[in-house]
Amino acid sequence: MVTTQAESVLRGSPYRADCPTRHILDRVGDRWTVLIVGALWDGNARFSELRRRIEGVSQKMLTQTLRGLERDGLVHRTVHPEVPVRVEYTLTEAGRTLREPLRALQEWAITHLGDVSASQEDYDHANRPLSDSTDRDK
Amino acid sequence: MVTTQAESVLRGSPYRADCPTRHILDRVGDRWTVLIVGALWDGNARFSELRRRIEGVSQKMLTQTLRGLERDGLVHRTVHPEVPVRVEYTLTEAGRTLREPLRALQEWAITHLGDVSASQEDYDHANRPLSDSTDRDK
DNA sequence: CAGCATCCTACTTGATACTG
DNA sequence: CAGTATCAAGTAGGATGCTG
Repeated sequence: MVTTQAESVLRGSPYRADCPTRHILDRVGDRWTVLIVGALWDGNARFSELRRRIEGVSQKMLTQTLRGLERDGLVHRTVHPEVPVRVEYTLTEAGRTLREPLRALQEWAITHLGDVSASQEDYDHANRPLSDSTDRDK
Repeated sequence: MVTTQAESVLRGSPYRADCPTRHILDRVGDRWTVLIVGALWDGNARFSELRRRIEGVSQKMLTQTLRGLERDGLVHRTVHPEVPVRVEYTLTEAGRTLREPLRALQEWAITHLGDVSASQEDYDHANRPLSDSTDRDK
């Protein structure tokens, strides 16, 4: 704990277990975070709207992730006290700045999807799983 | 399973549960992946070297993540059959292209760390956890 | 509608022991 | 040194039922 935190924050510090950037990466790395930011890309959306847009997200995870994003100041939550409650979510200023790096990442993913899949097949083919000695293709 | 995969790969598809970009995001979002790529930033490293650089990673997780990265074609593994075996890891061409988006992300994290922490404190202060009515600061 | 609380499973991770 | 194998434990996440 004698490490120079101030300096360590600026460079390769995430290797230190206590580095706070890890928390950020955890949040960003979260599957739903990325998708939610994407779903709020161009404007606001209500809860049920997000739920519909993001296929496969459970109500629990959506709520949970949104709360986390709100806590981190990346998403703003507005409650309209109407008869059936209406809640709208928007990206905050900070949240909008996150779109860029995430977009870059997604773009990378799309670009390299093919290569990765191909590599995986090669790998799986080379390192035969647990099949018996007969060389049958799966 | 009647969805048009080909098309869905090209745009906002990650919202579809079956979209393969999710797998990529899972990999990228992985805590250790980011750190390993960072550790291999400028050159190669041996197993034990990585283990030392990346504080907090268990031998199992390191192996596992490296295997995953190798399978995805992002990291290359070279075994030197010397007396005490020596294994070196390097980023592949594809792996190197990943550095940029990851660097952007890390930069974002560093830049916004303060804001996020501040926001978290505000949030936690506003939404008092489960303390009793007395307003004692924890 | 939007969300909270509870239960319960399944995957992830760590610790430990052993090997080429 | 660089792993593999195994087991125990923690946690994320889904399903369900209830509420302002």
